[in-house]
Amino acid sequence: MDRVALDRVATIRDVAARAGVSIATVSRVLNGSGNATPETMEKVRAAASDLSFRPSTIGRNLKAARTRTVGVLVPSLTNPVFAESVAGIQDAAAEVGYSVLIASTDYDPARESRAIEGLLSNRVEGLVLTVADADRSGSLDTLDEVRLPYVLAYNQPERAPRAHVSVDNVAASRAVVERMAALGHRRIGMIAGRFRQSDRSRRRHAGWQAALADAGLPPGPVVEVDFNELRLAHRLTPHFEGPERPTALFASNDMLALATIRALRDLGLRVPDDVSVCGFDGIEVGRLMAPSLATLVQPARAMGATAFECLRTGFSGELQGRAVMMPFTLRPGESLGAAPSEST
Amino acid sequence: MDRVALDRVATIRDVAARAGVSIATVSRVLNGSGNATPETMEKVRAAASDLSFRPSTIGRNLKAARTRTVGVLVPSLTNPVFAESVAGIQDAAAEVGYSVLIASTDYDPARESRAIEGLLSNRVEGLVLTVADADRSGSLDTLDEVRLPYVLAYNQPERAPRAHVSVDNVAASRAVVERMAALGHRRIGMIAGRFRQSDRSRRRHAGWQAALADAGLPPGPVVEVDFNELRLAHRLTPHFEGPERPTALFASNDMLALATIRALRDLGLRVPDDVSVCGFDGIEVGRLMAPSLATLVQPARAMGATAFECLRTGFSGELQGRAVMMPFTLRPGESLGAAPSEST
DNA sequence: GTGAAGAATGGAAACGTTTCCATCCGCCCT
DNA sequence: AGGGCGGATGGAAACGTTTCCATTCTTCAC
Repeated sequence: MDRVALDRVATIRDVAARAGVSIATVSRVLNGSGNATPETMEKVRAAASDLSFRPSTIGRNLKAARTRTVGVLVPSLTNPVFAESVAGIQDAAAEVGYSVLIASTDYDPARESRAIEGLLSNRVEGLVLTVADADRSGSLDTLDEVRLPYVLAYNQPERAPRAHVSVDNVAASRAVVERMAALGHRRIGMIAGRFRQSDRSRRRHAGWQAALADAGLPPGPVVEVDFNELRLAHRLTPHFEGPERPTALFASNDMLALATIRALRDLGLRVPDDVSVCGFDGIEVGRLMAPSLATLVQPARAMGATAFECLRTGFSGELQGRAVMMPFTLRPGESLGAAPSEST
Repeated sequence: MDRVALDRVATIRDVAARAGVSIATVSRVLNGSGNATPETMEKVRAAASDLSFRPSTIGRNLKAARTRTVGVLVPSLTNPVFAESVAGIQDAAAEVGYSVLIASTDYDPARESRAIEGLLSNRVEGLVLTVADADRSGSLDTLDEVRLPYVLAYNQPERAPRAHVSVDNVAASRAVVERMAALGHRRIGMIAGRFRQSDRSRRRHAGWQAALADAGLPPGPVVEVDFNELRLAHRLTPHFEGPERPTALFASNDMLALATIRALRDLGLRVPDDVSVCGFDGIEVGRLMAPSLATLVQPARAMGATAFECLRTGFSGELQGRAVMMPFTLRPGESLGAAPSEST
């Protein structure tokens, strides 16, 4: 019977006492560094197991002056595209024994900087993050100041030479518009997140514009909406009154695409018979709904994993300005069909 | 010009040196504990700001022997219902200055226990977690052993008296079936996660069964599927061949419901004209798709927040066996309509 | 003028690890 | 048989905080 029923977590000192050795020996045995007699190893392991000893990450990190932890900052975990990339980061991190500290901002700058402060205090060794606008972000400036390595995910800065992993948003958007044009659409509109607040939205808009110009088509209506605005009917109505209404809409992300389809149906328009819709992101639920969502697929999970990998390998080298372009694919879907015949 | 361009993170000692005071004073000033001359405070604050000093959480936690951190364990971040509850936990935690450490298991027991070990090593003060089966879970046994407080979310243990926050799954399922019966459905099937692996699935199945019995209806077909199985057509085919095919299907969660609708369409059946479908969870995308998804809504975000609150307030008291039942609502949707007339 | 009280501040210990260095011991080689 | 070598182990310092305790100094009452 154990006389000592100490009701606190066992420390290395407790293990050492029980095994009758020094803490140095315990540390060595448990970490497999240094040599030890088989009997010693046995004693130590038995003691550790008896006390269900779990080395404190805190003590370890303090001594080691490194945490083997990276921070992740995303606008929202409830947007599947971010959840997916976080999962990719976690996978890649776990593989090499790294932990992940996750923070979300809900698109709120105040929460963003608080989150960054928190991650910094936790001494993360680097960050993978997605910000609203990579060209003007106080958080990124902070990171530059303290020289903490970071890799942007999804963001594609236009001016600042910041390391990022993304798709070529302009080329990707062009692919969407070209596909629409090939299907006979001539009046192609865009539903986009606020340009002021999103470099992605700007890039995707640029691609849309360029593709239309190349195809000799006039730019259709552009509707800018806020992140959390999911009731879009009243925003679309004005553009669907005349005979010149668009036959296809390109949404700058999938959540927006879903909201758009919903709104079109509320307006009594059929998708894709009256209006086609294509999204951007490639979230999984898009495949499950009816009509299934046509979308430009970014490899979210792989992007997360790649971003982490860049961060890790770049820890020693120079991360500045490096960019990785991920491949994208256009996933066909029932929401994107041929232009209505009466309009050709 | 600063002569000292030390390229490492500033410590309290650096601040003390620069301000010309002791580290004790720095600590007191920055934490607002104890008294200090206005000039001293000014000097300290200036030095801290000059060096962009951020107190190390690691050092702080080690000394304080508490981390103000809770762990969260979910099967998957990419399932919106979990993402949503995690968001709720984060919100509630942030409000009282707690941090959140997130781990996901991907339904893999090995990953689960590794994740728990990790959280334990990080000295979380408690856990909010969702496991496959709360009645037989090695991870939970571990937590009981080390006496670390935890609250289950979504799980509703049948035997073990474990603290949990959930809806009354049986009553909720009954509500779904009763609604279906009221709409004239007589042959009501169920698509469920593996009973072996999920207490939720079992409870929901029990509610389905009980409601059918009460309504004097024969149990329709039950299809058990794996978590990540999203192609269901071949699983449904056998049950839709005879004239006795079900007119309504109750899916034990929303992802399953989406997959079911998809599969039905692949089989050439219309939803809801030929077959109605109702899910369970209340994920947001359900509202956006067409047909919109009828579903039993759990207040995911509030559940997360509540679970955290229980954990926090229970830290001192006794958590054992406490349960909080959250209110549920039945969200109507286009996927659930009246039974086809020819079948009445 | 003396003493006490209290404010301001500093010294030092402690938290749980890892790791450098020193010590001790047994063994092999000559 | 003696010297040296190397393996096993322990002591102690260090990481960055907070906080207890002690010290100094100011101020005020007698």
